[in-house]
Amino acid sequence: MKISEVGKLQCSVAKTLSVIGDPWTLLILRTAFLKGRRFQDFEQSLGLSKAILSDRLIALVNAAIFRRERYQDSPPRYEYRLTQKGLELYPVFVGLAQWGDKWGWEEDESPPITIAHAECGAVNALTLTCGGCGQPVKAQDMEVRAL
Amino acid sequence: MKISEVGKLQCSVAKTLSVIGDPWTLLILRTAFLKGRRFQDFEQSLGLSKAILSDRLIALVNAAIFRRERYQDSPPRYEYRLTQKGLELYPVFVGLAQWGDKWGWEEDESPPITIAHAECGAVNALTLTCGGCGQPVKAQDMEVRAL
DNA sequence: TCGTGTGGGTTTAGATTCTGAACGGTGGCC
DNA sequence: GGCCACCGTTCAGAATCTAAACCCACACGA
Repeated sequence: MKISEVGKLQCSVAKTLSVIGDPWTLLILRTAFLKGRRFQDFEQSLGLSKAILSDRLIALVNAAIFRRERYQDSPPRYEYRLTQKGLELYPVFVGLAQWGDKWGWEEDESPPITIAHAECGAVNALTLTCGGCGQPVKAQDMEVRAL
Repeated sequence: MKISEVGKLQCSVAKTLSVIGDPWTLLILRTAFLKGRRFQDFEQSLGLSKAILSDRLIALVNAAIFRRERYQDSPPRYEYRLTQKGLELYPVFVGLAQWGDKWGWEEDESPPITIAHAECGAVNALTLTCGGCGQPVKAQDMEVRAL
């Protein structure tokens, strides 16, 4: 099977990855969650080639994860903004960021991102919890009931 | 910049993706969280080529996300099990699965995975919450304080 | 009016990676 | 001895990625 065909698998994770599984796509979304909106924002923060960036932005717009919005008329210029569908990828972004915070850095480095809850001010305090009982959850606490 | 060099970016998300950002790697982890452990489990559930699978498993063992463990002596056979470091990718897996549940399926299909909390039995009820105030959190509620 | 800069791309060719199919190797079982 | 299971490796052709060059519309300044 080719990587471009994983969407055919009967699996929600595979469905998601068939849309945003490409590494550059994931990094573009990272920049979007960090408030990047314009072609140049993505290009500069990631250092990827324009051809790839262009290609991925089009794909993300087609997937309705980004909305292409005009921000100036002459010359016409557009920016790429997350739609509701795109914003709902936030937990994935948080998951990637937190794991990187913990495991991605050498001894002498320190992670640069801080994410604060606007409402209460808590910093880097996001956890995955069970909506049933309110307890924080780890992989070992969960049972999977289908493949 | 090449995709293989994204680990150099000063960003936790990029650090994570430099280790597990490849789409097949992410799918291999999916199978691992769904209790897949052996070469064949991964090969059959994903349909990827043996060459890629072999390559990615080695990389994941080198990254200490999998541990290669002997489960039979003759002939010697090994299985790949998530380490603590690997298990802590669970929130990423949940994020991908939940987004796919919501956005990945056509009208006439229905998502197959159910994840239950062993302790209280709640099904597919995982949410990202703020450890400070205990409220569920969306992208719009959060402020980023560095790039 | 000309030269320069900005933002957002497209094109191209060479390097890299993926893919599927074939092959290998150890050992069990009949 | 012959066949199968499991876990890989090797290879050549196909598909992608990458960097650099180019393009275009418009603004601005001299």
